[in-house]
Amino acid sequence: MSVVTRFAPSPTGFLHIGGARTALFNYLYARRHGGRYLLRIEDTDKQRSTEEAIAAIQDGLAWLGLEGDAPPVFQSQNAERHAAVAEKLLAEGMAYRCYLSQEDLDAQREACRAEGRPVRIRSPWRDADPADAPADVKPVVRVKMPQTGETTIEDLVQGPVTIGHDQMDDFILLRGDGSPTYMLSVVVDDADMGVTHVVRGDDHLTNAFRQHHLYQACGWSPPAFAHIPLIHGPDGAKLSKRHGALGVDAYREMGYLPEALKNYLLRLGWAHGDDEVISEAQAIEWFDLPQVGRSAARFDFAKLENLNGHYMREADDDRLTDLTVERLGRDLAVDADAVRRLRAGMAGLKARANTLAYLAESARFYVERPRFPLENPKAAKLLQGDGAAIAREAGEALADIDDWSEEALEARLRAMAEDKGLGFGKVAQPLRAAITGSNASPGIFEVMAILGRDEVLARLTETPDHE
RNA sequence: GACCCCUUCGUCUAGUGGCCUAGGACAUCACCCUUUCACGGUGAAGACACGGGUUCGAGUCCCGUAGGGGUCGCCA
Repeated sequence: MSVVTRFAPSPTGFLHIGGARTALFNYLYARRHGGRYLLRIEDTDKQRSTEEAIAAIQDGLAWLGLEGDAPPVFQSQNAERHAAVAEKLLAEGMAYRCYLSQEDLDAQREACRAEGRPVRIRSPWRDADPADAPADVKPVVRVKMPQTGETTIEDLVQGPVTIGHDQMDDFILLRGDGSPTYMLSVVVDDADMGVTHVVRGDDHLTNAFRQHHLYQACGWSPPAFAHIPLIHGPDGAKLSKRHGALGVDAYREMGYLPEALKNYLLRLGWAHGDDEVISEAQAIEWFDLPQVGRSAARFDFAKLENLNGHYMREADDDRLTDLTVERLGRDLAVDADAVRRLRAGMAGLKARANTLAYLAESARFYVERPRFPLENPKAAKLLQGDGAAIAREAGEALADIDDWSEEALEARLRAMAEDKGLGFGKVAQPLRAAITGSNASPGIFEVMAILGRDEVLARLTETPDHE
């Protein structure tokens, strides 16, 4: 039997980081086994589902390269099919109409809590004569769950998990208005889509028991389940808006590369020996569910950033240049010459950047001149005292140089430092501040060579004193 | 509260009874490299939650305790 997995988000917000990891694991598992990875939008809650959320989720998945192998299934479009299954269960006596009122339900739940019993609804309509049904109440349809014994699920990640049937109640299949609930819809859709492995967050673990029974009631064989631990914030609590519970679009905006985010997410809760940097091809070859850890992992931006730096250094210069131009272009005019400088300096730039955001800012001086007085305090300090004067002096010393190459520039500047009895750093640093507006940049000769004689001389000779 | 799950350095983890004097990575600190910042290199500090068993031998198996998480909707 060929493996079929699916990622089934409900479109009530952005694609969050936990969802992205769930999608990744589903994708990897399917690829690993030569199966199919599908996407289903669980939009049965019409109140909370939005078009924007659907678009955000699809954008996020596209960015990560985790789009499904087929066009997404929209769950709401299968409502009739879901209801038909419920009707069939009703006809077969596997389900029943329940006329309990909201007040009855509340009272039962309250009584359960008060007595320290598990909160379970026991409907008298399970065994009552339908003829006694009140005419003015729209009934819900509940499935008949077994009331004695227990069920064990062999979860691929969690291992065997057993729950007594006294812990489960007859959950709702069809609402009072006849619409199917999530519990019914997932089972029917998964069965119809031929899903063989349900890989999802472990907040669904208890649902698995309900769904497992529903499969059996329908006469279908249940899929294998794999409930992966949730991602927690730095404080160990469930990821919320306060932590990194951001949409993947936010990570994209912060300047992370999709391959870095995927590698990071993969290593969160899963490992292959001591390997840290894992290509997608290796991930597909190595990934397996039983090796996924059972405990929640905390999200660590520092490690993500380090990994991102690694991928940045490996990334193609043209790609990085495009990404940089896109960011800088938001508030700067980047002409063709500037793009050429950016491309020429990219190797030196990317070696020092851990995020695209930092890369773009550190590349700014290739597009526009620094604005004086410098805002960067460390850079400003380099131009205090005789710093600015040294920069201007260097401008003069370089004016008549014939060969504007890194080698010639270096020779001339080193000679100048020696003449003045200064360490080279004393000359190079003010120059760096004057030319780039920063105290940190790629090699200063490389920068000067790329910027060109006229531009460098202009920046140097126009450097104002700093207090 | 009930039920289920989890627990190795600050963080992510390796570890499937002897190869563990518990390994790697990020972060931290020191040194080296060096025109800056990064990269890189070397080194330091840093963990088996606790208590009982089982066993010749336990981070690895069992039980308990503590702590953490998840679920208990006509949401998904």
